[in-house]
Amino acid sequence: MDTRMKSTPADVRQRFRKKGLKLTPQRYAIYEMMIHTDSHPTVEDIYHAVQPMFPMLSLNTVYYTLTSLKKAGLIADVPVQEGAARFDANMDRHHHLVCLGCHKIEDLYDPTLDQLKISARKTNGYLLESHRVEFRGYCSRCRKRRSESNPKVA
Amino acid sequence: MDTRMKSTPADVRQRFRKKGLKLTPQRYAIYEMMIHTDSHPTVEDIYHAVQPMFPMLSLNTVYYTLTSLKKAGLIADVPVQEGAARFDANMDRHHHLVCLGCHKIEDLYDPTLDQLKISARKTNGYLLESHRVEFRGYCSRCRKRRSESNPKVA
DNA sequence: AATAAAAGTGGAGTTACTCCTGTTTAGGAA
DNA sequence: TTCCTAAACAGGAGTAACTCCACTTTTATT
Repeated sequence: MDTRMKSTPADVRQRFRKKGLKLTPQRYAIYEMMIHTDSHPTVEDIYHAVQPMFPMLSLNTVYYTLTSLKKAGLIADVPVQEGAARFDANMDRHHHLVCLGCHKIEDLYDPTLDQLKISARKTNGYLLESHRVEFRGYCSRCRKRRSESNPKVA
Repeated sequence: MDTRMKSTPADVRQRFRKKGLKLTPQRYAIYEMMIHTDSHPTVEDIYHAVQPMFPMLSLNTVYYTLTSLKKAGLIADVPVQEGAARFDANMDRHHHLVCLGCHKIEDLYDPTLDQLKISARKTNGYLLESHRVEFRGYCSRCRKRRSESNPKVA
C-alpha cells in the first residue's frame, strides 16, 4: 500500500540517480526523515529533526532540497489555509483529513475518491491533471478539548 | 443557484446586523466588490479595486475586514499552494477548478461532489464538518500557451 | 447629543520564504 | 586516482504577506 516501506538506502540512491539528483548526506537525511513520518512536516520540523546530525545545516538547504525533490516528483506539498507549507513524501494516491483545531493532517485512502470524475461540460476547457479531496473536522483530541470548554459541541 | 445575486444594499445591511458587524463605507465597498466577482481575489486585488473610492484606505483595513467577514461566515478563504491567500464571497456549496499555469480559480458546481462520504472507520475519530474537492489542470489559455512552446503537451 | 464598542489608519514587527555570493562536494571523465 | 564541472551547501541580505500595536474616527445605541 505504501511505497515508503520499500525504501532501502540502495532504493533511495537509485531513485535519486534516475532523477539526476546528487546524493548528499544532508539530502539523504532529509528524505529519510520524510519517508519515516506521516506527520506532513513543515520546513522547520524537518530542519529541527535533521540539524542535530549536521550542526552546520542551513535552513536554506532544507528549502533547496525540498524544491529539488518536489521538481523530481519524489515529494509533494499539501496546500493548507494556515501557517507554513507542509510536505509529504508519500506519493501513493491518497487524500487528507485535516484537523481544524490543531492543524494535524492525516492520510486518507479511499479508491472511490481516487476515481472521481466530472463531466466534460463542467471542466470548462481545462486539461485536468489530478484532483484532491480534503475532509475537515476536529480530531479526537481536539473534540475532547472543545467539549470540555463548551459542552454544546460534540 | 447563487446567493450573491440577491444581495441588495438592504440585504447586506441586514446580513451584517445579524452578525453584529457594523456597516462602514469601507466594509460595504469591500464586500460589494467581492460579491460581484468570481475571481477569488487576493488581499491586494481587493485593496486595488476599492482604494480609488477611499484614498486613505489602509491595507490593514482590508485584512481586518476579511478576518471579520470570515469569522461571521460571510466569506471563505480558498487554500492554495502558491502565493497569497484567495477569498471567496460565494458561500453556496461548490468546489474549485485550479489552473496550474496562471493560478486562476474557477467555481465548480456538482451535487455528486457535495455528497461525498467516507466510511466511519476511515474518519479516524474525526468529527467531520465539511469537505472540499479541487480539480487541477491547465485552463484553455494556458493549454494554448504551453502547446505553442512545447508541441508534446496537449 | 453623549457614549462605548467597533472599525479605520499608519507604522513597526514577524514569519516564511527567496535571492545572492561564495565555498564545497558528488559523480563522471581523463 | 586525480581532475573537472555542475550541483549542492552555507550564511547573509532581501522580500512578500501578513500581524500587532497605539491612536483616531465612526457607528449604533441610549
